[in-house]
Amino acid sequence: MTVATQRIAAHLRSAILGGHIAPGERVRQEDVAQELGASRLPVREALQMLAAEGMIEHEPNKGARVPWLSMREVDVMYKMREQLEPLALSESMPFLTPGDLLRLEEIQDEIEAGVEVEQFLALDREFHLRTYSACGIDHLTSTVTRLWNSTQYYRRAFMHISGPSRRWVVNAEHRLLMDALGRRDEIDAGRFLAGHIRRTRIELNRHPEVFGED
Amino acid sequence: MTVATQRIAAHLRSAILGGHIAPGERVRQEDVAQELGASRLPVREALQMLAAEGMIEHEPNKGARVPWLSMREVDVMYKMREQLEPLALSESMPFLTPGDLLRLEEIQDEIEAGVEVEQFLALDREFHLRTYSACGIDHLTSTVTRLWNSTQYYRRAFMHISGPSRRWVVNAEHRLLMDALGRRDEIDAGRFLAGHIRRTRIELNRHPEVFGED
DNA sequence: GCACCTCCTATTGGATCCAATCCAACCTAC
DNA sequence: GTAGGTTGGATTGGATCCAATAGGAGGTGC
Repeated sequence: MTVATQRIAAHLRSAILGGHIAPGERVRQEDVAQELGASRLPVREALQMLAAEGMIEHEPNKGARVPWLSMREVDVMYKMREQLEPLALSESMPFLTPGDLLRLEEIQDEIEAGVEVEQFLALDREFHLRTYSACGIDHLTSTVTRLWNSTQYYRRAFMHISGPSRRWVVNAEHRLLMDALGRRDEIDAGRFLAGHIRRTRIELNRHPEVFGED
Repeated sequence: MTVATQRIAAHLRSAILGGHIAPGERVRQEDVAQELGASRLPVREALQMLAAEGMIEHEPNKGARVPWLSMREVDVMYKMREQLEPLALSESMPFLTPGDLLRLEEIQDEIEAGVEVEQFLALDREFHLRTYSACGIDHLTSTVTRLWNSTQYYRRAFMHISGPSRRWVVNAEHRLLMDALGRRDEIDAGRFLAGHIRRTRIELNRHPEVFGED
């Protein structure tokens, strides 16, 4: 199965991450199959994968749709990130190469050059996930990636309503983190990262309108 | 898809958890289909789900097999549990009913009555997962469940080689945890739980033979 | 006019069939 | 005797077909 299935799953993932499929929206097998020039079978398998990843939910005989998340759900998912990402970072840090750090620098430079929301989301995501990727533990990186994937929609909504000061804070925190990484200071890096996530979570809680809960 | 697929996925999960399919062992679609009286199609979808859960791995054109985990992988997965389960407990605690606590008591009584390894594994698993189930956050409970599922084989091997003193320690720690839960003492409960997991992890690291790494 | 029931269509779920790939055994050439 | 190529069986991957279910449109009775 895998070759076509993986391709389709990747396509659907990026369509959801890119906001082309919004929460609540239904995903019909036939549509996806035609769009990608495949039969419904590998589409069904891809949907099964995404369901296991939490990116879509599947009701018997009613099909697949992107799930809505409540504010509490997202809040707890940020708490999970706050617990897991410092661990991922400390497991990854010993294996980060100077080349990796250089790449982080490039990404951050690009962010600070001033980009639109959509590209900011992609770059911010790449920045963080890249710092974890060297850890080599699949269960860990995939769990963290899942948390990023499932909350992307709400992160986007948040970026759209928050002003430029939000960006400045993020940039400063990224620089602090990179500095600690360069010094190989595991303690500082973990502290900055946890604080970065925690502050974002608290900020999010001030905006229930992101979740349609005002 | 869902009705048959879920049934088959559940069957495969319990077969792996029960040790009837060991790491490295191949899972052929046809065999499973015949055993459960279904066609290969829902089996393929179930395998796709389990692959996304990390319980099997899938190589294109070569089929599915239960993956081996290295000692480091399991070590990091225990570190993940150490971070996540106290969170799950604190999110769940406000919603735990007296009936839930009573059920925990029953499970622990049964464990202490003296059970075989296989039943101990099942009861221990139910004990802990039940303390989290009230939190109502799917992403959290399913992540924790995944970590338990994927490490079950190694937990079994460990229980087989460790003596009865190991059981006494676990029992004492469970009682401490239950006591804290009864007092609604979130701090103590989290502390006991984290320590429980951490000590188990350290103990595991003393037995590389569990992973075929001596 | 409103509620309920029936039928019809759109969509998903499952089975069978055929093609592509892999792996191992065997055969040939040197 | 060994290395390398070749062929055949086993298994997975993909497409098409048919069955089952959901949900809405339309009709009928009161």
